Amino acid sequence: MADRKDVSPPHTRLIAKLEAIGRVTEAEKSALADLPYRLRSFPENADLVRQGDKPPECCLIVEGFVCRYKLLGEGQRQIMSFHLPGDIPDLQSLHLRVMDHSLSALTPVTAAFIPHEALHALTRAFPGIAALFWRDTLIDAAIFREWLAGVGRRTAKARIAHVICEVYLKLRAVHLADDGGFDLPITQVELADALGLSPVHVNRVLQELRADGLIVSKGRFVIISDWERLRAVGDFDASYLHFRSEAA
Amino acid sequence: MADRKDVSPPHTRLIAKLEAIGRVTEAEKSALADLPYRLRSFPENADLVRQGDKPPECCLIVEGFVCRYKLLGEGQRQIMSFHLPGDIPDLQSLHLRVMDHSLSALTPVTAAFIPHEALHALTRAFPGIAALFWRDTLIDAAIFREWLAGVGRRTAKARIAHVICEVYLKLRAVHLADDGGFDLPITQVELADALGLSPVHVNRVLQELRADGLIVSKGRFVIISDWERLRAVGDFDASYLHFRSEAA
DNA sequence: CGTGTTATTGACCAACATCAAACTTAGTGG
DNA sequence: CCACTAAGTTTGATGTTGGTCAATAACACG
Repeated sequence: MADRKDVSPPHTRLIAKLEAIGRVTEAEKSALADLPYRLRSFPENADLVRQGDKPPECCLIVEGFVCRYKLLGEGQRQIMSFHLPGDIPDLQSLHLRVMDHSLSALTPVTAAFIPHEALHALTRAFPGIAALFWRDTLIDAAIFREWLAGVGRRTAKARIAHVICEVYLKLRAVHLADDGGFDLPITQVELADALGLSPVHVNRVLQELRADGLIVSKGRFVIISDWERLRAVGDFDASYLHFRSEAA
Repeated sequence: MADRKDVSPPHTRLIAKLEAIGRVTEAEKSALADLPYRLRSFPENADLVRQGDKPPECCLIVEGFVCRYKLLGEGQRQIMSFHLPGDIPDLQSLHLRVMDHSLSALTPVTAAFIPHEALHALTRAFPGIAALFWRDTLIDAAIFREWLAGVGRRTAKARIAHVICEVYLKLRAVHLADDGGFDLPITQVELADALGLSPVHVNRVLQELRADGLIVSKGRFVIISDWERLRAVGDFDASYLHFRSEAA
């Protein structure tokens, strides 16, 4: 788990993430490394950015888990995505001034805040990076679509299996998981808010998945014991993640 | 309705749409007008682009209604958005080579297919247009998020009211609707597939909305008789559409 | 006038929600 | 090292929204 302190600079995971979705030249890498930033820490449950804000900067997650959510009229919450180190979940604020949702820390989080001007200058100087950033936001959109399909049409069991597959692959892409299992710091309540279910039902379905021998989980630590079957149950096909290897 | 043939050139509604979400200079307008294209017609229900395709061009809808959908494992369909004249629903294919969903004609459709090279050249020459295009895909993503929230957490009644509000505003933005009502060429089956409901239930809820005096509908023609209450029932707040007037 | 699509109805059912309580677990401070 | 606490998980009983199935009615179109 994370007992070893992560001392790598903010941009290393960003580069790993960008390399998972496209090609990055050496010149681009050093430009990314030169980006100015301001580090900030957030305790669990704090908002990094809030619906209605007009942020002058984007946040690059350096450590910890973040979720994107919306509060609805009846006081309910819908979580719309999970983000991990290397992600810039509010990259969209470069072109959409007002946030239409909030970002919240699922664990203690360290984030590097990068001024919009710096990012605009970077994209102007490196069209390749602009294209990659655009591509990244397009992949986010593809993930929203997949979640929409899940919440709209898949059973509770499929939805849960599906999201486990997805997070696992995203973690692998930034070298935060391997076949030995991984740390999934998402409570059942949060899973419920992400999947449009009640926490009670999430709990029951999780037990089914364990009973079926698809996953083993102990606290926040999860092992996928039967990838193929989990994938089948979740109706999971990774192509919507548009990883370089699969998308080509 | 559409008994009057629409003779305006393909780019006029595109410009109207872009102006709804941002500013467009005269130079940019004429560059948009100069874009090469190839017109194609599709009958109701035909796919314009299909999941798995690697299209070399983007399609600008000139006339008719289009939906974006995915087929899931169990043979179910999830519709993920509706598109109307002026939209380029597969703009994302500029940076995501493989389509992860399909586009289908809800009515007979005319679309202008514009080669990727031409669009890339345009965005290179006019960074303002590149930004607008990016912004447009970001707004699409915002709409996916809103739908996700709806399907995840809102009641059937709220979802239906919500989508009627949304389509109405989008139609108004391209001057295809006014307070006198509008043509909504979406069957109840399609609504059901968009909202994650069964057609039977959509029918019943629609009747409730009519009984409550929120809408009047006769065939495909819809009149919103009480915007304020419809909006309240649908928990609708237009800010996620990021129209220029509201987003500022 | 048929004929196919879409809308509507009714009877019945299942997946998942809600409520409320108990149980675990991981921290925290004495 | 052991209470003590708060967060998260698990369980059981019961309720409801919305699904399924199947038949009928309205249209729209040639």
